Amino acid sequence: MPRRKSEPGLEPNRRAELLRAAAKLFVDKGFAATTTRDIAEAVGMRSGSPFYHFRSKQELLKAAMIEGLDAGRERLLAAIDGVADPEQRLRVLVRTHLGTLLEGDCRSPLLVSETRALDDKARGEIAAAFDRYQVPWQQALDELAAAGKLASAAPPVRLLLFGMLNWSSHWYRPDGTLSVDELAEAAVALLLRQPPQGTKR
Amino acid sequence: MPRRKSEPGLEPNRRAELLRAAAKLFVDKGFAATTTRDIAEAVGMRSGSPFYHFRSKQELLKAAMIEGLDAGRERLLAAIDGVADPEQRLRVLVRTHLGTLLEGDCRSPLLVSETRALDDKARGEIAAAFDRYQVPWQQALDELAAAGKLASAAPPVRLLLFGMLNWSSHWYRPDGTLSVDELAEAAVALLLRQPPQGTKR
DNA sequence: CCTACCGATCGGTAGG
DNA sequence: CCTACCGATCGGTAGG
Repeated sequence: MPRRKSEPGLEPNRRAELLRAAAKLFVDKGFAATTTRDIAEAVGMRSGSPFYHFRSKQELLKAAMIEGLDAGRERLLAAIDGVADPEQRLRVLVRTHLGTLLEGDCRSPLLVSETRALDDKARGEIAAAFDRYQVPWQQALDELAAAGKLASAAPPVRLLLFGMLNWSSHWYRPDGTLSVDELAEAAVALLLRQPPQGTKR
Repeated sequence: MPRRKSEPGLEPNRRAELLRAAAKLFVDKGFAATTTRDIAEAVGMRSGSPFYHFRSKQELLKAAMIEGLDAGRERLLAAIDGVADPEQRLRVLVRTHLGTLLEGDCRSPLLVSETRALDDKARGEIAAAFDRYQVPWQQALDELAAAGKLASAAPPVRLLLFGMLNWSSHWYRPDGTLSVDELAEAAVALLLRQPPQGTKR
């Protein structure tokens, strides 16, 4: 529980701190159940101060989602850089995505359901960020289909895949017997027609 | 917008009406963003009256979840009654589940994420209802694995399957080009090793 | 970014 | 199940 004072707006990462704290609280408690006071307290501010950085609680959610998604996208792109084999690339995408979801601080993809609190304009901007996030996925799926390793690469396949992965946040327990690596492998094995070499080694 | 008066507690389905309205609102707006006044208004009561039927807003959520899950389970059991072939049975389970999720009034499985608002005891009771719901699924998966139509029937497979299905509520649009039947078929095709005859007919 | 504050809303209750 | 209501909380703002 940090509790420091600082000069007006001269610390450029207080905004980022607010976003990180907000994202975490929104994921854990939900948007409506999180108060702006919770967020302020998490970064050692007074109740009114978040509104110096963001116009409204909704703005905070919107920014947390978009910047979180774009950060996740950077992580994806860095991870698949130079990975030519589409099967291996998919594996890396899945593992990286699960890392963001289950191990990260800032599990933004999980906030989709909270966008119902936003207006159409904000929802549109978030949808655009999601589209950006999905590009490398669709590309890998298309290549896999072209190589005959996937029966179809139609959009529902990508969405069903995201469903498998994202829903795991509801049941996955880090202290259980299933590692994130194994979970990633299980998801990939379900997707690909012929079970990859690493299924059960 | 119903608006009737009635005698104290003598209409036995007012409780059920409250539950149905609550479930719908909780799914659409989330637990925290739904007020007990919203729920009261949806069934034509005054703001204080839901508390004649339920001790608290949390009780309402708990009851809506458990009774909704058990109703969904009845629907599942009725649908697979007499279906001996496990592949066909899985198909029926998937289609029925998607019906509950995407076409029903009372899409209780979607409320999992809202259980964070409840205490451990209530969460335990809901987890038990979920376990009951999953029994016929695990049974079908086991039979499919035994018949060699599924690489594995370990628990993650069932959970990944539920993920595919449940997450669809975030993106599926009834007015789009994809019918619920097609979505069900796509999910089953992803799961089973050899694409079933009906993939693209 | 803090202090001090407002107006609105909300879950819940007493008493009938 | 309604009326009338309370105490607490919350998003947001003025003014510095």
